[in-house]
Amino acid sequence: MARAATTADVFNAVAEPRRRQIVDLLAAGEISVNELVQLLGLAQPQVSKHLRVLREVGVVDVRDEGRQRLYRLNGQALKPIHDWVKAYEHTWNQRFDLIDDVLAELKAQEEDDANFNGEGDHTG
Amino acid sequence: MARAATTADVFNAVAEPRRRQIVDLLAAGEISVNELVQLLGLAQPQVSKHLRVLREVGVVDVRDEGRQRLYRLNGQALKPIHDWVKAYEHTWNQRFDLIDDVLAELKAQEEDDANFNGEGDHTG
DNA sequence: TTGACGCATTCCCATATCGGCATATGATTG
DNA sequence: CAATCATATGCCGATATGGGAATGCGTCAA
Repeated sequence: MARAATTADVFNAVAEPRRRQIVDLLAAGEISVNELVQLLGLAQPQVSKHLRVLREVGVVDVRDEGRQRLYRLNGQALKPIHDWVKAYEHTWNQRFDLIDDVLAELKAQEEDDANFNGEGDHTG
Repeated sequence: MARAATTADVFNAVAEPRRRQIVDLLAAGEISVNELVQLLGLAQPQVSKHLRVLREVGVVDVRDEGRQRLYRLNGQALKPIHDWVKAYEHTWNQRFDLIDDVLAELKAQEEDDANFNGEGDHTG
């Protein structure tokens, strides 16, 4: 068996840098193929091919406008990627450590409250 | 030119479902190759190959323990993926719509201020 | 030392890629 | 209708893939 098709899922579709670039460009709004060709500096057929891949996985939608085709981003299709990496965000994001601290402090306060309703510890 | 190597970057490395599965399994802690073979139900050589790819892009680290090799996750290597998709989180997360509203409101206020400050030209 | 174990590497093969190029399709204009 | 513009598709070649099977190699046990 060979490598999975680029259209197999969003992960494969977006593994290609050019396609991520297209997504980034479409973030600004609807763009025609020709405009993308200009912006990317690629040949028109390659752009159309990349767009086809993105279409097949639902990352972009098309709309016919005369003889142009306006592509637009459908960010929702990227959600599976975000859902997956989000689980590993804590490994580089210090904020999660702070959340841990806050939670620990809250828990300690609860225990204090349970024992004695007195002065609150506010040290860091 | 063919498709970019799986070791070209994290995006390509993680496009393979098996490798994401390995990452998910390693989230629990260090695991030996044999354990991964059991958990994945794959042949040992394929697992070693997948691990090699993940190693080359820095997603996993290895440690020798006798005749075993213990793999561990290095979540930081996944950050580029998160950084990229994060920009599109607002398309499915309602919370960001609220932020959008606030930003739009702020922008409207700024424009009001600009007009008030004496921008003579009035387009529209 | 011999053998068994744990893992990595190598070879083979069917497959799908991406880019270049030519061409087909569809809409607009003359 | 013919010509042109905007886009999509088809074919080509070079390349790397992922799984299967065999093998290499270091480590531990007898």
